[in-house]
Amino acid sequence: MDLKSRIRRRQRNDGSTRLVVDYDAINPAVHVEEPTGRGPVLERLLDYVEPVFEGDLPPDAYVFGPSGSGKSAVVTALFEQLRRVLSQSASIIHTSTRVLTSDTPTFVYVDAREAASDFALYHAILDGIVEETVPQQGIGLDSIRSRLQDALEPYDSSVLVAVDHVGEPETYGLAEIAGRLEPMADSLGWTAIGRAAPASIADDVLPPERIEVPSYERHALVDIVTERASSGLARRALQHEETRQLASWADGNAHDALAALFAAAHRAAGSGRSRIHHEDLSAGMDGIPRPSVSIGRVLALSDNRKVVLRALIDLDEAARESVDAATAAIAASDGVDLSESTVKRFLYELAEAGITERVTHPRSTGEIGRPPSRVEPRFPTLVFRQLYDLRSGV
DNA sequence: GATCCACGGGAATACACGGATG
DNA sequence: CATCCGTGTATTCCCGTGGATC
Repeated sequence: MDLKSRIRRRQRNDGSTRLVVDYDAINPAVHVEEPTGRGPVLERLLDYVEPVFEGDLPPDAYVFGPSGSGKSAVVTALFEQLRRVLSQSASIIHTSTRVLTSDTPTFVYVDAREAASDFALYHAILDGIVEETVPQQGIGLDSIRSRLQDALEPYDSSVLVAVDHVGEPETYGLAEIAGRLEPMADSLGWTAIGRAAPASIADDVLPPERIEVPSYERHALVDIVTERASSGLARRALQHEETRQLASWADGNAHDALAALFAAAHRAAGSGRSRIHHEDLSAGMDGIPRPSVSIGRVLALSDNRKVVLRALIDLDEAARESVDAATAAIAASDGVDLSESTVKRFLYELAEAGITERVTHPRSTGEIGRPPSRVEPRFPTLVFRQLYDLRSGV
């Protein structure tokens, strides 16, 4: 455990034996500075970025691997470190009109979930390059694009952009990213990160370099869970046997493992226990749909969509029996200030994106018209509820 | 005044089914 | 028997409006 976590643990521990010391430490959407068990992948990525140490850009690349395999963990850690290490060798002043010469590229990490329009994408990149703040509204797409181009103009300085979570239902795919970044400048290179295997992607949009991030081995997952539990939970909160069981259940998916751990810990804490019992773990695992939409995707949704989801998961069975009923109940909930038609549109959109699922009712004889459908969450609801409530201070 | 984008609302379309039609 | 039609819902699609920001 690093010093920061130790201090945090002491700081938050007010003397009582709190089971959950730091929710962030067991939050599947939060990544640690030093990823566990991804040595070979890190080496592979370092080989790939090697040219930057000579001041050149590597070729564009596509990093891919299944859900929960640590793609985001490893790329965020790598870009963060590169940015930190390489920027101190040349203290440069970036402005949109002038970039003082530097030997090494600038590194920018962009989450496609937060860059879902052309404007937002260019904005995110520009914001990562220049010192000054970039307006988010009031200026047109053309003007933000040309400002970015200006910033990239001096070809002696270059930028490597990581675009994470490419190809999700609500984010740009590889082709769209390529189409938008390719024409910008020679001094801009990109590394896209996504789930889809290259075989399922058209050849002409695949960048020259492909890097695979395979699923975690079971023992690696055990290490990850152990480490996260040790920095986020009270001592000996999770037995080794339970850890093994969890890792084995998660089947290589670190997101699911941590989500279940989170849910189990929260349940145990709610019952006033000082450690996670077997039944807590079982309940935690049962609460994670498989496959599960990652909690990060849910948390990245717009505020009002989260408001709707937050209300949705508190509805009783009856109210979720149809989109109509759910709409009415949600629109009438405390804290929801949206019209019924907007709530309904959101419910359909969320289902379309796979965040919830619509299950059409079995036909009941005598009923007239098209049968309604039940609304079921496909994400870790307990984790969402807790993180949402923590952040909104409920 | 310009711009982006979330809301809201309504029109168009899809689906399910029983009954009529060819 | 296969198809079409009418009725009633469910779902999708689309676009104008307005808040917030520059």
